[in-house]
Amino acid sequence: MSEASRSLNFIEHIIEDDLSAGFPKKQLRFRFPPEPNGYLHIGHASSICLNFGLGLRYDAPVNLRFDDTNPAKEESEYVEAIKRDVEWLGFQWAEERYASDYFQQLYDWAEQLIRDGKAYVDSQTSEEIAAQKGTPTEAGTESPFRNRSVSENLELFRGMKEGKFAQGEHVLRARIDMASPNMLLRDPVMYRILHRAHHRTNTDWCIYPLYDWTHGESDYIEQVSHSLCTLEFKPHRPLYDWFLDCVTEPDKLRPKQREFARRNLSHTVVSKRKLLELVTGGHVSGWDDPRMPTISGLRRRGCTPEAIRNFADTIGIAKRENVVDVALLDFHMREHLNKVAPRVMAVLDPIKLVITNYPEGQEEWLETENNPEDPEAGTREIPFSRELYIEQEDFREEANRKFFRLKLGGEVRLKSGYIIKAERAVKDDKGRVVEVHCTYDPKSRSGSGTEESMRKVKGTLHWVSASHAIPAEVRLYDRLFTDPTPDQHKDRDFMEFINPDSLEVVQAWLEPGLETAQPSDRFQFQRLGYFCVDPDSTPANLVFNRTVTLRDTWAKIEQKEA
RNA sequence: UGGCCUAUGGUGUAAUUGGCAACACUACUGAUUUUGGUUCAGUCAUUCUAGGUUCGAGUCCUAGUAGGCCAACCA
Repeated sequence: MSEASRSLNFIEHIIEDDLSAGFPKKQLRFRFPPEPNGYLHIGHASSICLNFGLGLRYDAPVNLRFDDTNPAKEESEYVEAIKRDVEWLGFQWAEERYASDYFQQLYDWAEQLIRDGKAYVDSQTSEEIAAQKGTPTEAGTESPFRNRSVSENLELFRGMKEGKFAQGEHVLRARIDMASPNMLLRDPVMYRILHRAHHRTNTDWCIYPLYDWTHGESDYIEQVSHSLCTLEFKPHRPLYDWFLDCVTEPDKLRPKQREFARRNLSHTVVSKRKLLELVTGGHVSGWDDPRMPTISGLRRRGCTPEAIRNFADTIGIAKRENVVDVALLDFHMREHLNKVAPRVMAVLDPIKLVITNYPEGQEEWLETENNPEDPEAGTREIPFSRELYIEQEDFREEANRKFFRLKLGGEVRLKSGYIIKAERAVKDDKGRVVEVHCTYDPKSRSGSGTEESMRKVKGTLHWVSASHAIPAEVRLYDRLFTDPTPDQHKDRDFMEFINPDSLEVVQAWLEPGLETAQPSDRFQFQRLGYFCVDPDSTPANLVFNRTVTLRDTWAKIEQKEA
């Protein structure tokens, strides 16, 4: 149990403190509260891992609760997408709940607040109400309707509910303090009239509660012990508590809200508006484009749930501003994929290699390991023949000592095959190398046990047999933005930093066994990176997405020399 | 002329509550390697600043500085 030795984050400290102060462990309960108005992204993943992780740690239930109080924005399509994403991440919620389940209870409580003189119907326009709100440094002014009688308020509020008024004609407001330094306490709106069908309650209601009035009360109804949200809700906490004071009974658990800093990822954006702009502007193919930081995008790219959970775990949770380097996410993808992804050979940018002393028409099947990290993964056979493809960049006519690959007169090992020596570069009219002719040492076959097969040569190349290889479309993805914090520049729009080379599509040659690869299958293309079969893929037209490259020490050496 | 929050290597998070600043990533060295992958070993900090309390301060006190959040009938 390495888990036990892990240091606690500040939320866990709070819970431990509550526990040692006598809070019964059995009453611990958490919730993940998305609004079903968009797709989940990597930032949500952190919150999901936090809440569900706490559930696992304390053996406590975690509800999935949709905060669906705004019928203008929410759709059941998003509910389904969110559920799929949470499940894919590997978490199970105790109960699926909706804030809309509580509309009647919320309404009844609202009438109670009116009777207690804690809420009133305001009949001003939203502009008037906004104008009276004041500013952070100036107190607001009270509404002329603030002192309506209980019976008048009740009658009006019931009228609102019964649909007697047009949208915007009245709102229900909490009666708190128009001079509070906390602007959220300046008589916040609790209900607005919205003549709109709701994805669950349809037209049952034409008044809808707002977030502040709904959230804490929903936590209370569900008896959530610790309601965790992001830092921008910190100023809402006094209101959360004020509303709770209005309804809580002494024998029931009173939820507490605590806030943590949302996680920011470098080289991307996560705001819904900006993500939407990328989609509608055609910069990506959709919400699940593999370059998107959405859960669905990461999934399509080939990222594993384990990688995301480990990532969330290592970045932890705290209260300060942060930008987590996307390199850490890459690390976790590689770390997990290294253990589970079968190795295969694929050539993305081919050049033909002809072994002049290998008999024409001959072929043989070479045994190769599926995953050196996993002995259980076994072996498979791959075809070898006179004409092969290797990567263009693995051959140079001449190169210095640091180039461990194929150069004229130099030797190299073909992975799981033979040692070859480059003899001649065949060029076209323009002087471009179109073929490399080489000779092989027939006694050097990998695993044959001969002295020649044991010889150490510095370089090992991946390859495919030209006549056996199958074609595939391979989509090479890079980060979407060239700047680490594209949306944190004061005078520059984040779109200025979009990476024009974030997608390159190539036609590659794969070892024939990949013919049967199915969407979402993941592989390591040896020496290149991890790749995942795209949902667009068909047996007749294979499509792979590059999830992440392998670490590339050679690229760094080259870069330094340039 | 406001309120609230936050400051620890390049990045993210720790620090047994006042006792040798730790872990991971990145970067850089080197070893191993039939993937320039993996693995292994190593290197990288005046804890925002200035004072103060103390035998001892990342932690406590005072004063600054910097950054973030708050004026939807959004969540």
